[in-house]
Amino acid sequence: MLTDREISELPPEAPVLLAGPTASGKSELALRIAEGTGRTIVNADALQVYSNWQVLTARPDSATLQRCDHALYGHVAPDETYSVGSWTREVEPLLGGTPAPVIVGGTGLYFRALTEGLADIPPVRDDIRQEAAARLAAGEVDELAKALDAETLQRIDMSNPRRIQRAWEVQRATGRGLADWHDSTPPPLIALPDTRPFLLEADRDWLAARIAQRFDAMLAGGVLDEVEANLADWDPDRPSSAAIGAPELVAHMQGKMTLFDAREAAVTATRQYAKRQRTWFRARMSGWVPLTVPS
RNA sequence: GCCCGGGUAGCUCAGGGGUAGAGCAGUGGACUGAAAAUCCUCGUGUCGGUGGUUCGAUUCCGCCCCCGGGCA
Repeated sequence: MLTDREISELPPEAPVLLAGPTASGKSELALRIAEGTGRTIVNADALQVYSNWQVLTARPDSATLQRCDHALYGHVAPDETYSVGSWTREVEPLLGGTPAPVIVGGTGLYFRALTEGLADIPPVRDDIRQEAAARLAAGEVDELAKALDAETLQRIDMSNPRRIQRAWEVQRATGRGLADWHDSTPPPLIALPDTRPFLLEADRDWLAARIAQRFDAMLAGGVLDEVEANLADWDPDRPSSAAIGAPELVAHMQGKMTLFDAREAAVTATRQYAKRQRTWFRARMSGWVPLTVPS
């Protein structure tokens, strides 16, 4: 773990990157760094951007927001579609200036886009996505695949419908293959060597226990009220509804699941998410400075 | 105490004279615009214990233990 001295010695002009699995203590560390150095905390978590979830996504509460500057938290409406592209465009103006921000989150894809670049593909219109989804639901996978170029076909995982859909959407919307777009990816907003990248590495069992404790704390902290407030216009298909625990607690509120089972399912889903995060970090963030927790 | 049902993978359970298999959990992995998403891979465990029948028992029989339910 970082000492106060190490924190004060971080070069002010270098953004601090802080990644790690869910519930590993990223936010607390980010707060320590920001409070000691006057940096702004910038969110790199795909779900903490949504305005309708604060307790459920463990987004900083109003008391915490008073302690230092925060950006990209809870600023997106629940029915809006957010993406790596949106995030990348929003962080760019926050990178300049001294002291540089501390960017914290668990979404590996966002960090990758930041430090390795993101293809400059224009947003796909909603009706195209809906057409793709409809055709996929109708079982027309092969039809969609036929519209793709050979190089793209070779690169995407053909057993993953989401990937096929994305490739098809890009082809359809831009008339250009996904592989081709990827090949002309512009340079990243910032290169890893120009940052101070830290990766929290949590003991598996320790983290599992923390995940369960955190969910219980959420229950005690009013998640059910938060879920209830979302019940009236609940739509499982929108991105904000993918927050772990949301479908489970909604099912409970609708009388389709006991609270015990909902808790169990949410905690399990969180553990599985943490595992996916570890896989990503292991494979792609070997150049980051590891911080072992608990220390 | 008697009568039924059951004790098989971490959990729920299927199977059946030639040492066993699914779902879930878990593991490893992939992933450039839904990423808290999406997708792929991996299944040996004294088949409750102990005697017996048998070439061979987890599977059949006896006894014992444990868990349900019923009758006293």
